[in-house]
Amino acid sequence: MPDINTSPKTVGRLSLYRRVLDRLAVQDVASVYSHDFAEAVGASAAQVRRDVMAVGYAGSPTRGYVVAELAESIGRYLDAPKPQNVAVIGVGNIGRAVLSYFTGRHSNLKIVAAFDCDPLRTGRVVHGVRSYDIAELTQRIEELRITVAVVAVPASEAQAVADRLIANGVRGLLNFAPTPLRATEGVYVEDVDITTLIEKVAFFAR
Amino acid sequence: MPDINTSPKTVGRLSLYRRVLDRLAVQDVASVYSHDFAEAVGASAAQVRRDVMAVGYAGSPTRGYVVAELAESIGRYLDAPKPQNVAVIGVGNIGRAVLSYFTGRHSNLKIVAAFDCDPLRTGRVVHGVRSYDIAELTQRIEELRITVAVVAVPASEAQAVADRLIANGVRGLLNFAPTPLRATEGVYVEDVDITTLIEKVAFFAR
DNA sequence: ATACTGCCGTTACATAAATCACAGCGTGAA
DNA sequence: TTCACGCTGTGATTTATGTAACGGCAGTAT
Repeated sequence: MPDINTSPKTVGRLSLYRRVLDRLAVQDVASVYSHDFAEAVGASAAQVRRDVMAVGYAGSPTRGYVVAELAESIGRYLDAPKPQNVAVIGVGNIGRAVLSYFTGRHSNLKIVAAFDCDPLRTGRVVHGVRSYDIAELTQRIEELRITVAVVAVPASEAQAVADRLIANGVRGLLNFAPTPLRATEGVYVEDVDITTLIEKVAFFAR
Repeated sequence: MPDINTSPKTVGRLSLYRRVLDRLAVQDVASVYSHDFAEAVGASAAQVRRDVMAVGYAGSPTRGYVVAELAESIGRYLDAPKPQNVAVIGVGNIGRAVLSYFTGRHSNLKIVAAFDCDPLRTGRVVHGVRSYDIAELTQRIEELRITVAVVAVPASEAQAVADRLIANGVRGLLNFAPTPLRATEGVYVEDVDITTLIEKVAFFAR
């Protein structure tokens, strides 16, 4: 029961909550109050309670949230029933960073392929992920059942790549190219423009 | 006259607008209507007009916005009077990606130093930027007048690094570590958590 | 000269997101 | 057993953010 009514912001926070909960579990913390947990995740207590409400978990007034249970509830809520396969398009600096960041660390999301147009970067295994020539895109997407892609190619090629991905059934895009991507209805796109982010920070830094 | 009342979202869009305008200028486009420009930046026409209002530029009913003039107005609005110096902390995959992404491309923001604790990554020049040992942080920040920093270190060290940066006068942080940063009042922090972003995309991709 | 045609600037409205505030309840102490 | 405490869940409120609507005006054609 994935409520698609849930706002992207809430989903993002829940993802963070889960990781913080995992860290607490390692530290043998059995339960936390919304107040303390809010501190740990950098949000307000009310915000935490509201987000937790979305996943349908209920804490107790005396113990707060049971760490293991809440983590498990968030997982049931966020994760698809079957693991989702992810591709990284573009094995430049950012692509490699994503690969190294993510590989083997996640139970329900697996980066199963990387693609590039440069022969020097294909046919190899980068951070544990096989890298294919972009020409094989259509074939591999189907074969590997890829539904999510990380776009890390130059701006000039980003939209063309995105169009191909979408045409082949990819439903979610995380875009690092410095240009916003157009997508058809039903495809979720998250643009992460590093230049814009630095400029924003610089603006408010003065 | 930098209106700090401006919302971060507007500032982010203005940064994007400027880059798209520069692209249009290269293509010898003299002027654009809000409608067409909105299409190019992936926003609504009303949104564009509203954002442009914030920078104090006025278009004409007949020509729309004059590309060169609007770009210049946005620059005057976004850019500090003197160029701002930026440091990258952590020369791993993400740090290097930021360095290669940004170097030499921006007129008003200059990455003037990189830092790492690994001797193999320091004392060298990476993508045109000199890399120092983290021990030199305090000294170099003052010497190079650094006011903005990109944090690209492991989560376990991110907060400690941020505290040092802030203590030395850095006022804006772009954080790629998978943990939210706490900062004192007056310091602007933008968290970019790649894991969270991929999970969010994956969630809405199903 | 004058009426007409878009498009911009701006105000008013709608939606989304975060915060506040309080009722309800389980527990521990008296 | 009863009371008081403190935390959660949730409706109400406030605040941010985006969208719609409309007056006004520069230019053009008649």
